Amino acid sequence: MEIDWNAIDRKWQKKWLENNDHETDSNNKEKKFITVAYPYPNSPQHIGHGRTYTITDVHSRYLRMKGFNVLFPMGFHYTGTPILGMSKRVEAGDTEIIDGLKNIYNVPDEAIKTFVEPIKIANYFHQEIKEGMIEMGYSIDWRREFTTIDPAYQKFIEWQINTLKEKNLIIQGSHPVGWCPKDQNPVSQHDTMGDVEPGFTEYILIKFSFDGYIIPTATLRPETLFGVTNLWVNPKTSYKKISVDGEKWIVSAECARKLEFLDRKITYDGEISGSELVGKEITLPHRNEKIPMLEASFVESQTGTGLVMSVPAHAPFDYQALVDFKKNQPPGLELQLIKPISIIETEGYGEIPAKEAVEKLGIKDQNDPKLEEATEEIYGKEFYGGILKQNTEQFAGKKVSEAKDSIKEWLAEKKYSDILLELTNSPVRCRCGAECVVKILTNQWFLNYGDKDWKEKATKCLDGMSILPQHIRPEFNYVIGWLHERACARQHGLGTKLPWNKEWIVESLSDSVIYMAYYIIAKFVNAGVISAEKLSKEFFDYVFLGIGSSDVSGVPKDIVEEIRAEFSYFYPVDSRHSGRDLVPNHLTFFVLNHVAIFPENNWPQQIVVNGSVLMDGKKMSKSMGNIIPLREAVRKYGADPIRLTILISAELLQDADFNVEAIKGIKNKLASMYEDCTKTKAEKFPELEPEDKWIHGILQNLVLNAGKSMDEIRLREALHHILFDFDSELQWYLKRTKSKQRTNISGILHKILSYRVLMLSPFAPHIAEEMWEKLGHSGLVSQSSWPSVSDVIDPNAIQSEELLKGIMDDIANILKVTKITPNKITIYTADSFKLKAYHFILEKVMAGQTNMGSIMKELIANPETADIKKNPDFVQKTIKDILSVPTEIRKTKLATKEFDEKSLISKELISLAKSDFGVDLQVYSENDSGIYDPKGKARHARPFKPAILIE
RNA sequence: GCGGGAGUCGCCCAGCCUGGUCAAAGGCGCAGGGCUUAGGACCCUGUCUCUUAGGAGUUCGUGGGUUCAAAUCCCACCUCCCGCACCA
Repeated sequence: MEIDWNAIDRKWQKKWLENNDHETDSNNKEKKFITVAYPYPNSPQHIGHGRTYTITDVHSRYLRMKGFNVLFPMGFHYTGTPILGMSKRVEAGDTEIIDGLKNIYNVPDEAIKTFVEPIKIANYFHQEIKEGMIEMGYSIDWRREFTTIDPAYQKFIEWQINTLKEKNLIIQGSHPVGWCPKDQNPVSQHDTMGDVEPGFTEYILIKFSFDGYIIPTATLRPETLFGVTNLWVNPKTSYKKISVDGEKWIVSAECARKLEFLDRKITYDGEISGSELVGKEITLPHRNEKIPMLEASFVESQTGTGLVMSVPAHAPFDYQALVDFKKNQPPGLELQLIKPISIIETEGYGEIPAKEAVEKLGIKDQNDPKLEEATEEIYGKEFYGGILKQNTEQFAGKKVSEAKDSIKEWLAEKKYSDILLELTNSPVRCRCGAECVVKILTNQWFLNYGDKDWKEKATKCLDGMSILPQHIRPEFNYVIGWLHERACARQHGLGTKLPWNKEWIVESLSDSVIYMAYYIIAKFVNAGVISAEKLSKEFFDYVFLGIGSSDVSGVPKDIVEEIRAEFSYFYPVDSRHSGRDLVPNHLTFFVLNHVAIFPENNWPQQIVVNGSVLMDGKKMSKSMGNIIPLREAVRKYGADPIRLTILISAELLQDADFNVEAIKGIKNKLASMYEDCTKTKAEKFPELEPEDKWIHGILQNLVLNAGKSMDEIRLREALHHILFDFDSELQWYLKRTKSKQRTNISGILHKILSYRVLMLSPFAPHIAEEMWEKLGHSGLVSQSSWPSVSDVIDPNAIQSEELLKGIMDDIANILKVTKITPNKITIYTADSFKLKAYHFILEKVMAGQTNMGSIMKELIANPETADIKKNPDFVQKTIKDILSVPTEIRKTKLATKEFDEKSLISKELISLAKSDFGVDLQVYSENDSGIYDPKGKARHARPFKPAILIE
């Protein structure tokens, strides 16, 4: 059947709109406040974004059907720098970005022209995204929409940030960042050429003294100071004499420049060439001992300070340089006597690990690239497995991994060392072309996420929350653990200014943490009830925290009370949805900021995290050209098929795979269900036959299982229940009724179908409405109740059908193996003493007793079942039978002692056998007189496993 | 390195917490049949190996262990994925 998906989408979206179906105000019903991370409008939404929002929508729709008053609002996050960067690139005529906008996102030329203004980009994609959300059928209350640069929102953020500052959770300090010296701006991944993240490490500078100067050398292994034998100098480098905060240093020119950005006061006093330094002696910082400076070509002026401290026993570079050096020296000279000093004992290595590594890898000279590998090996092994030797003074006997920090502290305390921050992946170039550096930003504002009390409170909140899926929970705990000060303001981009320092703008991950509360305000602002300038500290304090009174200047008291009431009704947030990439930042900040600002009764209740979407098994990316904008997909396939395809391919946290085949499958499934709806009429129920009772039981189970899955947002599983799991059961039912030539089941089928449509409706809201209408129901399915389980499931009905199915399977099996064409089938049911034995064994098994020998003994001891000894195989097989049956069914079997197999089979199985195998079937109990049993099969009969003879 | 997660019958992916419903669901693919002018869609049957009586054998990353019983619990190992910050 051809279905015009787009027409159906529009039809029902219009109906919902006419009914104001998704507008939610406070009322006397129980509420659920469902939120999802709002989008950043720098591109249209693609299928991947669609997943998070679709899950949230399904969640909201489900809860509505469960009878809750559900609020599902949406806002738009304009704050941030990427839009600014985009705008700059468009202005510069960057073809890469312009082509992308045109070809992937189909943005018209006229619109692109306006993109030189950042706000135009945000506005354009804002509308684009919103349209897409409407077209996807999201049940959003649009009256509460806002952007983060609305004046009223900015008032809200000012209040938030002021409140945090009052609580001393915002502090000032310095912080290293990747920095473009030309733009005078921090750089992050999307500001650099090739999108590289500027990474940096902290080197320890060990300060050696020389002739009134300090010669610092950079190292990542301060503990090796005890094994220093000399310094390495590159004779070809011209070094600078500089003064650093009053101290006189000798370093390379590159190093001097790096120091300038690290908030050090530098003046240049002169130069000294490397060759001049070679051969001179310097003094160790920690004891009065002199070592020489020697020449080495591997020393690079751009790395560290341009001078290297040599630890030949433990650093392969140093070891090899020493070997090279000695080759060029006349024998017998004093310098030939320099010997590596071993200071670390490591299992698997001897006195001089560096030597072993160098020799193992066959390294030829100090310019051999394999030295990197050797260094990595030794560093790793010594760090994790090494123990410091006696010659390391107070640190002797400690593990390297443990001693390192205390050595660092000791060096700093004694002023033997300093710090140098350096890019690890240099050169990093800014998009403007300039080479980036590490800069220490001073006077930076931080949220003090390192605060112990704050962490404790957040952990408490988290412990009380539902986190779905559960196994992501440890990740939240981990993040709270390692979080420390986090910059909360930057100098560029759209956003709200810091109230106390207007040069700074509140950073985008800090102005998006408690905005769910603002949805309450937004409705009143949008309706013109209250305006931005009236939103004072007193107002927010009262509305959100209940502090002060409703006497707020400029706002009528009853309005303030109304807003406060609505806030009190909807808060706390019942569920927050987002993609998993926001776990280590937004979602955790969301918890932290809530516990900082709101009282415990308004702490969030739940977080639901989902994975991303792949296209044909591959990651979506611009370069692959496999990004499908959501709206394009909706036009092509319809909203519901997309919603289902995204949801059905993976459980919450897994990556979902989106592909055309999958959509096709879903479309077909929905189409055939739709067709059924057009054909099935509501009729009166007949008197219920066994299979009717059975299918009702199955339906109850379906509702139960689907509901359980929905409650845990296991949407994939729920969809499977609703769409597929029921099919094989329904098939059996149809087979049964058909073989009995029944014509009175339409009413039952109609009920089943109605239930399935109800449960489908949160997932595929449009087609479900259409199906609902076709089934002849009045009203909207989206406003109906989720089906409830009321009927008691008849255990006898379940058992009967299981038995019939089992026999049919057995017959089919025998026919398959023997390949005979049946003429006549005879069934033999077990004798009553076997049933008694069966129940005895069942009880034993249920009590955990499965030992064959003791069961046997007890059976023989009982005269009622003593006959069992003629047939010892029976016990063995029966135990197996029982174990291969679900615990649920075991219980029902235990509950129903009387079960007349023979009459059931003769009533119900004959017609089935006739229609399936085309033969007549006769039934005997194994002890019947006049039994027809030419092959002696009857004695093999077991309860629920009758013997079969096929001729 | 730290932290989190995963390895299942051609593919995707359930099951594992709470051992026996497990030769292991479902979807896709493939094979046969039905329907159809044909194709598509849809429906049925089959899809580890062996088997002329409903059975048996070998499987759930690898190797051990616990148990009457292990995909499921314990230990060790191998492989893969993700996050580690000033960025939405």
